[in-house]
Amino acid sequence: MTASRTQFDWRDFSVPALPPLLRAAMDCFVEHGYHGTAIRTVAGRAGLSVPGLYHHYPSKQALLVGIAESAMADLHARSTAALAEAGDDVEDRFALLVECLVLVHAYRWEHAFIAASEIRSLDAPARAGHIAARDRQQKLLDDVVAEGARLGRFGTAHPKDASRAVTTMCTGVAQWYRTGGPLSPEELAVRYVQICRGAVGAP
Amino acid sequence: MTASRTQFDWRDFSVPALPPLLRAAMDCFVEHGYHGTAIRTVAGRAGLSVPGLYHHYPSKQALLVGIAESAMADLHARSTAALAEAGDDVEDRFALLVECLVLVHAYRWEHAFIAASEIRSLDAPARAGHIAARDRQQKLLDDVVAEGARLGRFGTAHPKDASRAVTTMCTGVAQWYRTGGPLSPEELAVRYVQICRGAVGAP
Amino acid sequence: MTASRTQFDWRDFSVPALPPLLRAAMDCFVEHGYHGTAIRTVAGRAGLSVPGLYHHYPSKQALLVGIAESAMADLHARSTAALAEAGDDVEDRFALLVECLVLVHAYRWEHAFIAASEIRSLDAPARAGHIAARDRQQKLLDDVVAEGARLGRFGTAHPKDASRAVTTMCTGVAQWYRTGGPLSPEELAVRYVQICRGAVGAP
Amino acid sequence: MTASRTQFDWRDFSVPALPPLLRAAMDCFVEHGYHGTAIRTVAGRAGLSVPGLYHHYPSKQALLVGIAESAMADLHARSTAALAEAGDDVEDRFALLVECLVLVHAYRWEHAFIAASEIRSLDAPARAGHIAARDRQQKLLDDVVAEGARLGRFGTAHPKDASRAVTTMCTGVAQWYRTGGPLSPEELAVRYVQICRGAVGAP
DNA sequence: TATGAATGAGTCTTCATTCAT
DNA sequence: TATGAATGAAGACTCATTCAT
Repeated sequence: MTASRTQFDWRDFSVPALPPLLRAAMDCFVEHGYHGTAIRTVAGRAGLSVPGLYHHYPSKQALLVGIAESAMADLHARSTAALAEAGDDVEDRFALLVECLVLVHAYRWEHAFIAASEIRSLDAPARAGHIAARDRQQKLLDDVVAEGARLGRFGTAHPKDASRAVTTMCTGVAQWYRTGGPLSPEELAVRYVQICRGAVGAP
Repeated sequence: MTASRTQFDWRDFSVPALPPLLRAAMDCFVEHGYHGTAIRTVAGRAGLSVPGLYHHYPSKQALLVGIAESAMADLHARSTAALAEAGDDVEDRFALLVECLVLVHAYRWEHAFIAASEIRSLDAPARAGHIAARDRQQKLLDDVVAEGARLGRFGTAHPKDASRAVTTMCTGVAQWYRTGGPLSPEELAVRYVQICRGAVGAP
Repeated sequence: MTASRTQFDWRDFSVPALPPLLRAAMDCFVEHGYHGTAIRTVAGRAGLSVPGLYHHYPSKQALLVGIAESAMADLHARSTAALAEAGDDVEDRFALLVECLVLVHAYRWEHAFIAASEIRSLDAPARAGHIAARDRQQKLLDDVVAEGARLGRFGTAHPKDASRAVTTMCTGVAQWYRTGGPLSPEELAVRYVQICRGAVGAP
Repeated sequence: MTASRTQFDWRDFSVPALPPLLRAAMDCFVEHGYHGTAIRTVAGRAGLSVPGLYHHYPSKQALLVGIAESAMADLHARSTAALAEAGDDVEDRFALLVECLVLVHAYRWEHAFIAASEIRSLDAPARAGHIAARDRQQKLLDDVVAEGARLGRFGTAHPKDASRAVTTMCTGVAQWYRTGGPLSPEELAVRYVQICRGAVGAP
């Protein structure tokens, strides 16, 4: 299993994140929102007829659920892989987790945008699952910051707040970063590690 | 006129931010999104019939524009008032501006939520105006951080990135903070000033 | 009474045909049709508020009825005046009636346009009255042409058809004639008398 | 190709002029006018649901345009076929063209009624096309009458006016002629040829 | 699988009309 | 009289979804 774990590179975004149909749906949702998107538009963008689309997904809601779950699963898988690579040192764990968050939100900003703005459009059970996944994700960073504070490596007096601030800072990347700007996602990640270390009071 | 200027307290959120009809519309938009909200629902929540609503606002879009413009105007007015109170010291200016951002996004989180998630639902001219207002707002913080870096008061090597990180951190408050939690907006602001100072490398 | 009769000049179109409010309504109806016109538009064009309009006329339908009745009454009054002036000679009667029809439909083309295209928008009783008035009007010409045929002055073998053809020819003027063209209504009337004489087989 | 040309009989009105949906729309427009007709009514009369109708025509306007264009195209095709049959003699050309006009406006009076009363309801581009078609149609008769006058076969001093009078006379048939009356369209056409010959001063 | 055709429910918006002031 | 505000009913049109072929 070490093998299979090693083969998953959390810094690699060359693989397509979504099957074409979900990709088409995501693009539409990003552009016009879930309720502002007609299923006909999604079908057209994916090169399918409307009943052809329904052959693959049973409802419009299912498309949104598919996107949201995939986004959270990918983020979580990369985050745990980053932590695994980091080993035990708390500063390393913090740095690689921030790096991972920035990379994901720069490379996959559409996923994050949907996850942030269309949770309300998920029906009740899917929304519950999504929130659980989000909390689980938040806990990864909370634990690192809390340990850093406990060990005296991070100077922050309020590790929980600092952790949340770091999270919103990194997820916020999805709101403004677009590929083609002056900085690559990797360069941006380097700078954000620095900034986030400051936010938690790392030396 | 100095008098009237003095009377505007940027820390005071006791005045209602919106007329009742826009308030009703904003609540609906927050809950279901712009496209997910029926004008009938807005009218009902405002205690009006549908044509009664149209007597006051000519379209659903006008409601959204009204909310977005009011949100940006209020934020900008408070921000400039905070800077005016801060005087010339760059650390004071930074601190008060962050305090202002946090207070606004904690007290008026719905406005910020709409402004962040429904820009795409604004029609072209309104969207252009909104983006201009957002850039103008961002520049207030950019200038402060840039000056702090130039003076050597902030240690950050990348003031522009740090400034943007601080902004997203503060606007991100609107995504998770809700009144009734353990911290008051004012207490949260104190902690965020600390965190943000760290992010820009203030001592 | 001869006096009052003499004072009414059926060739005089300098007097306004309608009070301002009906005039405004007629302009709207001509432009967009009865159902295509909003009462608010009529009120605005007449310089009144909506309830102000309702103070003068109890309904939109009443405006249409007012226009239609006025149009038919004016046409009939002018037609009988023309016949009275013509005296007993059947060719004179024919000529002056055609002249009258052309003048009315050239000067008051809007009235005729409404009368022709919006009868269907009249409610049942008003429509019945309108049709009666139209038949009464048609009979004026029918009688003249029939007499001319009986006397052998008009060569037509089918006086009823010829009469109807002459009527539609003259009322058709309202569909294409507009003031400001190369011919004055009076000049046009001269030519139409010639043409219509040919149609009924006058020498 | 001569064959296919011969096979088009401009005197034959047994073929349905419009597909069922346009037919239903035309009936409604004739009865209540364009703005007075609800799309629901059209759909109901055609035996369709409202979205079913929209599956075939993209808008209410498209129905009107379809009717108007079909009417003008049919009239023009029949008119040119009539002229082709008439050959070179100007009196024959006049007679057959008048016959054609009367037949069309007696058999297809609804089309003509719509074309005359709802031009204003066409949107700008469709209206322009309609007016161009109408002018082209008018020119067919203008040319015949002008040539007759030039050759001295028609005595009229004002061929243009006479031509227009003849046109309105024939199109006017659509306003009053209804099948089931005492005269068949063909009988009426015979009489109108006579009347119209008189109008242009033919012997 | 894929699609043209269909639909019940719902969208935003406008209408003629009324009434308190 | 005049008006700002209000409304029930209806307008054109679109939606997510289904089904026969």
